[in-house]
Parts: sequence; C-alpha cells; structure tokens
Amino acid sequence: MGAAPGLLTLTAAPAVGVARWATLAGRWRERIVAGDWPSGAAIPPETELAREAGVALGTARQALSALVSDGLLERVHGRGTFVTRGLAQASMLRFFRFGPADLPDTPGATPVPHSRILARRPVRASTEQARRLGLADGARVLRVRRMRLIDGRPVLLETLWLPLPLFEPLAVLAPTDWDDLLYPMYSRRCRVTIVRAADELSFGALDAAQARALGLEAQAPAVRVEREAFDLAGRCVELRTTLGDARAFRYRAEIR
Amino acid sequence: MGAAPGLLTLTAAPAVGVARWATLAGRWRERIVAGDWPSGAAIPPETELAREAGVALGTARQALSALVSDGLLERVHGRGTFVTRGLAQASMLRFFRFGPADLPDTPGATPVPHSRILARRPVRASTEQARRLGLADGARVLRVRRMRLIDGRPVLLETLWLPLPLFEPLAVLAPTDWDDLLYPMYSRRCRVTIVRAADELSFGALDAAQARALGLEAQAPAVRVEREAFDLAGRCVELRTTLGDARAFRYRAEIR
DNA sequence: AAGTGGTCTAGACCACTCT
DNA sequence: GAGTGGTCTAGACCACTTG
Repeated sequence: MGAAPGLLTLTAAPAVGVARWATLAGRWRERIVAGDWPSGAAIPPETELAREAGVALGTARQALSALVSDGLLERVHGRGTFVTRGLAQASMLRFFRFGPADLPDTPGATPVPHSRILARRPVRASTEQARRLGLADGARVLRVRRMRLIDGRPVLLETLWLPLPLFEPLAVLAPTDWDDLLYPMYSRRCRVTIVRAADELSFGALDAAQARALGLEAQAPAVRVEREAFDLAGRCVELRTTLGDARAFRYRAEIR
Repeated sequence: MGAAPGLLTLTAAPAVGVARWATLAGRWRERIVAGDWPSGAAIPPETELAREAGVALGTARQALSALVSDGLLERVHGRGTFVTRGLAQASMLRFFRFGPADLPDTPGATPVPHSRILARRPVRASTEQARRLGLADGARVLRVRRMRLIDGRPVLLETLWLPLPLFEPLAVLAPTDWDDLLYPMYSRRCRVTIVRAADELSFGALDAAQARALGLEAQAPAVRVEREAFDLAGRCVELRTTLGDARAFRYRAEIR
C-alpha cells in the first residue's frame, strides 16, 4: 500500500501526512547528529541541497529554517550555513549580578568567572538522575564539584553529573586543566555539543559548609538552579546544581 | 532620485533597502494598532491581501509570518488569520507553586487565584515610573493594590500603576466588580490589549505588614516580580510589583 | 568576480474547517 | 462544497561576503 508513485523513490520522500520539508529536515538533522556535517563547519549551499534532494529551492529553505529555529544550524548572509558550535554563554551569571551593583544588562561586558575544581570522581547515578539522563539504574557518572570566583571571591557552588562512557576524557583530566567555560570544553574534549538547557530555579538556605565556602553567614538565603543540558540529538547529557547568594539574584523573563 | 520605475506606485512600496514583506508587515501592523482590524477578529484572507497589496502570495505570507511571531496575529489552518486577543495566562503562578506540593508543570490545571482589591486611587507617577511608562514627569496614574488568594488563603500581594487617561474606566469601577484576570478586563473595559510582558525577578524580605497580610512571619524571604506590560503598539501600559513567599518560588527557564 | 543566502513571482495543488 | 491557510514548484533577481 502507498506504493512508489513514479519511477524513482531515490529523491523525494514517500512519507504520508508529513510535509516534504519536514522529512528533509529530519534527514539533515540525522547527518548533523551523526557528525556527518561536523560542528562549526559549513554545510553544502542551498542550491546543491535542493538539487540533491530533488525539491524546489523554497522547500529546501523551509527545511533549513526549521533546523535553524531548533538551534542546530546558523545562517550567515553571503557566507553560508553552519552547524552550531553549541551554547557558549549559558552562564549562570544570567541569574546573578555580582560585583559593584551592576548597571542594566550588559552581557558580554560581564567577565567569565574563574573555575576551581574541588573534586571529581565516578559515582553511581541515583534512580532519579539515571532517569533524567536516560541511563540504566545505577549507571556510572562523573560527579564534579566546583567553585566559581569573580576577582578571587567565591560566588557560586556547583555540582555536576556527567554520563561516564561519554565524558571519560574528563575523568582523567587534572583539576587544574579544566577550563572556565565547560561547554566549549565538552565540545573539544568529548565531542559533545550542548544546544539547549533548561534551568529550574528555586529558593532555599545554605548549610553551614556551603555558607562558609561562599563567605556568607550560616542559613543565608540562596537560589538553587537545577540544570538539564541537551546535546544535538536532544539527549540530556548534563545535570547541574548551582547555589548562589539569593541577594545577588536578578533575572529577566519575557512573556511571549 | 530613485524615482517611480513604472506607471503606478499605488501598490507596492518604494522603500529602499527594506524588503517588501517588511514594508507590508509595517502597514498591516498599523491597521491592527489603529483598531482598523479589531482584536479577536479575522483579517482578510491571504489571497485578498496579496491582491490588494499587488504582491505575490508568498510575499504576503512572509509579512503575515512576521506579525505572527511578534504576537499580533494568530493563524488557524482552515479557519483564517486572527488579531490576537492578547495575553490571558501571564499569571504570576508561573513563578510560584502554592497548594499541596504540586506535580510537575500542569498549566491549565492550576486554578485562577481570586483577586481582592485593597485600594485604588489616582496618584502622581514617580520620575522613574513616568519614564518607564513613557509619560510626562508627574503624570496621573491609577495605583491599585490587590491581594490574590487561593482557596481563601492570601498568597500574593500586588501593586499596579496604570496610565490614567487610558485606564479611566477602572478608576471609577467598584473594587468588588474587578475581575480575577486583569488582562481580559483591560481589553473589555479599556480597549487595551496586552501582547507582551517583561518580568524582572529579585529576592528580598517582607516587612511586618506584608508578612502579616500573607500569613507569614516577619522578615520572611520573598520573591519580588517587577513587571512591565506592553500593548499592541509596543507601548508600556502597566507597571506591577508582586510579592510572594520565596519558599513557594519555582521557575523554569529554557535557554535557546 | 564568484559564491552564498535573501527576496520575489505566478502559478498549482493539498489539508483543514465549517455549513 | 466553499473557503481558508499550508505546501510546493521553477524559475528570476538582489544583497552580502570573500578572494
């Protein structure tokens, strides 16, 4: 049923009820996920893609647009279409304003805080963590604790959980060799591209040790950020919990 | 220079350096803002718009798409294209989870909290407020204080400032006649459509009176939400400050 | 000048909604 | 079945970037 309508089914998709551009987008998404089109590189020009796929230019463009709005591709007028290098500035400083009472949002002006790795070792994922990472119960993950500092002053405490076959290179990396920005480091050392993240914010209080580490009084009010970060394939590949002084918390949310 | 290239300049736009679809989008935006195409109503079909404007169908569709992503229009396959009725669910409950330890996000399931107007009277806008509302210094605004309750329990305290010629109908409305949802009420009583809002979140502590009103201990930790809301024309027409128990605070932010 | 993405045309046909 | 938006075609030309 739904047999080949013509001579060749090599080019366009036979899928029923699915727009041709959606089928194309899916096919090209696979090539990106597989690394066939590597991160940061240009993909073939629109005209060539359209010709290869046997569709009109407009149809190919619609497929590309879908991948752009999914954050997998970036178009640059006159230069080409590129596979995303992933998030660079998903900084937790989106949620906090440290330093001398900042002026209104000036991203880019804010310096990247220094990172100090406190501990990192393989552990068993909890049931909940395994579920969120899409792993088997009790799977091995790398647990990382780090502190983030601005001008030498501790401002954030973080704990991360990273699936372990995937992030093996980091399990053996000396704490002093870790970069301040993790996502570009994931990309370089583990071939993991972070495309999307979801942050869940809540309020709590610091315990004695946490407060001491951040130079605050015990029971100081704190904001907790629980992050899930996703790769090109849409898999959750990082869990992270960040703690910071609630009095430095400031965040702008747009509706619509 | 750059004079009319043909016989008639009645239809397409002569603007240089601006895409034709952008010009059309601007023209149609004006009709929406002016109320020429009223809120909630269907606009003429694409084919008619394209014919009127003297452009190809694809060009008209691109202009409409721009207005859709700006939140001014909504398309419904098979039915038509409609001017937005504005935000209905910009509820502050996006930021708080009250009641019996809610399950993961189930919007729509959360009930609309009841609204009790505590006070409303015309005042002079502060310099800062006037600036943000785009008004002259010391302009008249309606200041409204209200409490929001869930199952009769006070959970949020709000203060609003509304520009006064515009919101005059509310200045004389009996406190008991106010609706629980403000934005549909703005639309009905003042012909103001709220399309977009920006919320600035920060952390603080409740003073004695505020804590008493919310049934919390003095100095209880609080989250403060400072909102600016915008109408179809992109003008800021509402300032609002909301206070709630920080321990009920929970918010999910997506990156990219 | 060559190569890329962006805009635009003038059609055709399909999918959905309502009466 | 009539009317709407959604998809698709096969071209053309424009705007931007780079050698």
